[in-house]
Amino acid sequence: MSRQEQKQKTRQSIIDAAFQLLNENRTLSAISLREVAREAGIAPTSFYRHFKDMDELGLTLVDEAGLALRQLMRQARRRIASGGGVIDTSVDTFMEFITANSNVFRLLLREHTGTSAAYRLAVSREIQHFTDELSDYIIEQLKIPHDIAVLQAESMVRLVFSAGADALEADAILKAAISQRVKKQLRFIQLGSLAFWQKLPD
Amino acid sequence: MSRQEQKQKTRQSIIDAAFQLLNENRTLSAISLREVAREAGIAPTSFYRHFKDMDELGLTLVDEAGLALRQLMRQARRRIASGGGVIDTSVDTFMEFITANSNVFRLLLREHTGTSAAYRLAVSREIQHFTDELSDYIIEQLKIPHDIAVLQAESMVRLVFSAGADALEADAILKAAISQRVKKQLRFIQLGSLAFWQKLPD
DNA sequence: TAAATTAGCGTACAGTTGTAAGCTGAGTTG
DNA sequence: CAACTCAGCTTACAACTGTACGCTAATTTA
Repeated sequence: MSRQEQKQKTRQSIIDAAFQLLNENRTLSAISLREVAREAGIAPTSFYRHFKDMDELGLTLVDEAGLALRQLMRQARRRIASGGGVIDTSVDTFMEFITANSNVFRLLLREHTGTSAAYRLAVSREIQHFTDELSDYIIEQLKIPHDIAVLQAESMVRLVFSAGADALEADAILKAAISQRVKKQLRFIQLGSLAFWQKLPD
Repeated sequence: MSRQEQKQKTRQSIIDAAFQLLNENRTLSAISLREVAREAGIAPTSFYRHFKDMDELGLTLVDEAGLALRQLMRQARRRIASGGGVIDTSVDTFMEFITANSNVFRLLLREHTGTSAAYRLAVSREIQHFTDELSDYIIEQLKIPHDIAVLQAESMVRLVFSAGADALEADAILKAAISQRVKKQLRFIQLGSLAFWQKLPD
């Protein structure tokens, strides 16, 4: 195995170790360099060959999580294009995501309100992407004026993320109930923004 | 000063110290017993005369925060009763609250998605109170059926808390913008649930 | 007033932390 | 093949952690 390959592999095992530790009830700021090293099977000081800091590792994890989110969006769009209601499909896709990648979503959720301003900003940026894409979609599909669409998209994303937080630790049955509830709530918003627009035509 | 009075006073200064430390960017789980003791001006071991644990202190703080939230609700109701739009008044009151008691709201926000299941549950319970009271109000004032009112209330609270998170670190100008935005979004929901109900009359 | 209670303190200890310093051995390069 | 690079290791240290133990002094109780 080449030197670079080996290094890349170790780096990945550090990242995996960190996600593993996040799986139990921990924050990024609450896991220590030594723990990560232990979990990754390397000496504590070897950590520095890959990351300057725990902070640098943390930002890497947030980036990876953001990547996963964007893949999620792409998947949702694909599914919608091939038939199915927008709201139903989006919520189902989202719920599947947080079930299959619970530690990724947990990371985003925790660090969104977490201790480090840098992490908070990074997560906010990822969520903003999400909102932007949704509002583009709404403008295009529903022909709703830009400013209203933006408000609609933002509130929808907020609701879905908030519901996702509740769903994160729930079993399948509770998750289904949460899905159903949030779908209805999203319809309120859709109906409402439509009514708002029609009452005040531009 | 009586012994009990003195003890109560020290206990309060421990609580104050903890809130003080939360003011900087810390989680409950990230502040140490010794730090709290230092900030409170007592010896580390004296802490145990008042709390079994840092966990016990943490739950106390969450309880205090919940108390403050309930006072907030009462204040909002009073203001609404004495005239003013429900949505405008509620949002304004909420924003004033998180401005004046930013560390209290920060605590709730962080521990809601935080590390400790006990804290998460405690915060969720407080938010549930909030939602329940709002849905009672909606049922009573707007004559909307119970199940729809519950969904409406839940989504409104979620939106307001989520907007509050963004407002927490914002300056006055940004805060005003966030307020205005969330007010419009709440109107979407109100209009939408009304439309939903009228489309499907019971 | 004598005895009992107890809030707060000082000392102590074992465990964990981040990271500095320097070594080794294997892959890379000329 | 010889020189170089560098991922990972071991050792070391000072800082900090939670908490056990026992003392003191002041209030409370009998």
